[in-house]
Amino acid sequence: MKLLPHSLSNHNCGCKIIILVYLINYDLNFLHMTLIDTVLQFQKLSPDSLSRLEAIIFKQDLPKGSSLLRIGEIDRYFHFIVKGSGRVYYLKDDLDVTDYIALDGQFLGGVESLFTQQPSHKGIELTENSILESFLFHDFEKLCGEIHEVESVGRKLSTFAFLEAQRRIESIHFLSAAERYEELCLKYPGIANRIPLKHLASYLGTTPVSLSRIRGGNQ
Amino acid sequence: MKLLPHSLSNHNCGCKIIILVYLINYDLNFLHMTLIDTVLQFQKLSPDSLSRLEAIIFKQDLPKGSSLLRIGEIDRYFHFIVKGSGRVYYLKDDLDVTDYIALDGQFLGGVESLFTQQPSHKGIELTENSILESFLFHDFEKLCGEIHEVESVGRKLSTFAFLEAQRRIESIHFLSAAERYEELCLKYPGIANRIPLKHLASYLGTTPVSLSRIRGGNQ
DNA sequence: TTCAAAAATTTACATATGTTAAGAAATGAA
DNA sequence: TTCATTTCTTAACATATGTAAATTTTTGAA
Repeated sequence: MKLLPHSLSNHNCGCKIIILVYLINYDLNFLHMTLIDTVLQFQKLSPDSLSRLEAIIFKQDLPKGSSLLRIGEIDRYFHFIVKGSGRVYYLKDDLDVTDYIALDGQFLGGVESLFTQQPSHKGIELTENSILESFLFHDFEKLCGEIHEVESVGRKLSTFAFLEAQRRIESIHFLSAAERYEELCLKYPGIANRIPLKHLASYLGTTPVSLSRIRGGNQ
Repeated sequence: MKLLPHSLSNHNCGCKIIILVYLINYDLNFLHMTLIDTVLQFQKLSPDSLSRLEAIIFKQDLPKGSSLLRIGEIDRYFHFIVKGSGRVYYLKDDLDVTDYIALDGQFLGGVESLFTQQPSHKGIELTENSILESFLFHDFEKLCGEIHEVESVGRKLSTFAFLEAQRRIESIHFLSAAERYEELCLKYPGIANRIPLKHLASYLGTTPVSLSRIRGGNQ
């Protein structure tokens, strides 16, 4: 089985490579999607709806390790990652389990808690320094009630999220850990260099030891 | 590990038991939820919205084994099971894999195909004689566009479906096959007597042999 | 009721994945 | 840079689950 490279560690011309990576990052700063960009991919919105939506969004620039939600709290904010990454985790028998990983261009929230307004048994933390666009979910729901086309976008986003969850069920269900890792690397190029292996392993439903074996090409 | 009974096969007073089961079924005919009942649990609707919604729903009484969607077709109908059961399946290396099982009171549809209007790589069949309430998804989307509170119900249903999918991910992800079987039996009492083991096994992400071991209490 | 076909169970065996532990590599703070 | 801490890898071993095949049970049509 052929797997994608997951490390730049075996370079022997470090200087050139570092410069190259810097230039790539620099360009990407201007290519990043915003929350509004993403919403507009689902549906066109009137200028009024757009400005009402923009009014509830605020930008955050937070360092790696920041907590967006602590276990036991009720989640009130929904986040969009403009740049960076985060993960949803919980404790199973005192073991840190990664439930979800979100990268640039994806939404991040404690959806069970957010939608039900019950205390969350999950926590959220940033896994890189990140730029977020966040909003109070309550503000969004209020807008949904006031503006039909916002409600419509909301329905489409929920439907899309549901389909994504369905695909993940299929993936967990019927692919081997190795195939899931390969799929993940294809879907999110570079993820293996950004998210610690232990979190990836947990997300993929396997152990660090197994994922390390998979990376090594054994098996 | 204690598991729920899954068979009435070891009775030795068949006649009385058969009569009892008959009476239970008789009563349940009046207790079954309808699609409208279910929708109203999510949100109150005006009489006008209700009648517009009722107008697109039609009832079907179909025998076990009926196909609701064939692999390769584009799904156009969404179904609600008033009484009975069905499953979504697909072929992986010529092997029949059960992707989803729906019982009384649940929705059933080829959601990927329905939402994207692409040919379905999954099929749907009834696993029992069933009473369905069905509608053209296009009719529902049209109503969503015309009536804000229907769109609102649509968003809530999608959100609920997403949360259910999330829960299933957790279940597949972090429970053993035995724990998943126990959970399934608790959530849907009687399911083990209604759906063939091979479909349950596939749904739970395991094999008939393993599930049989689990039922037997070995392991 | 009878009987053939399908489904479920059991057994034996193979294998992937988990567990534990030790060592190597990478990371981040001083 | 140095050094302690964390993370990753590797190895040895245990175990759950899959595969294949034979047997029993159930199902459903005649």
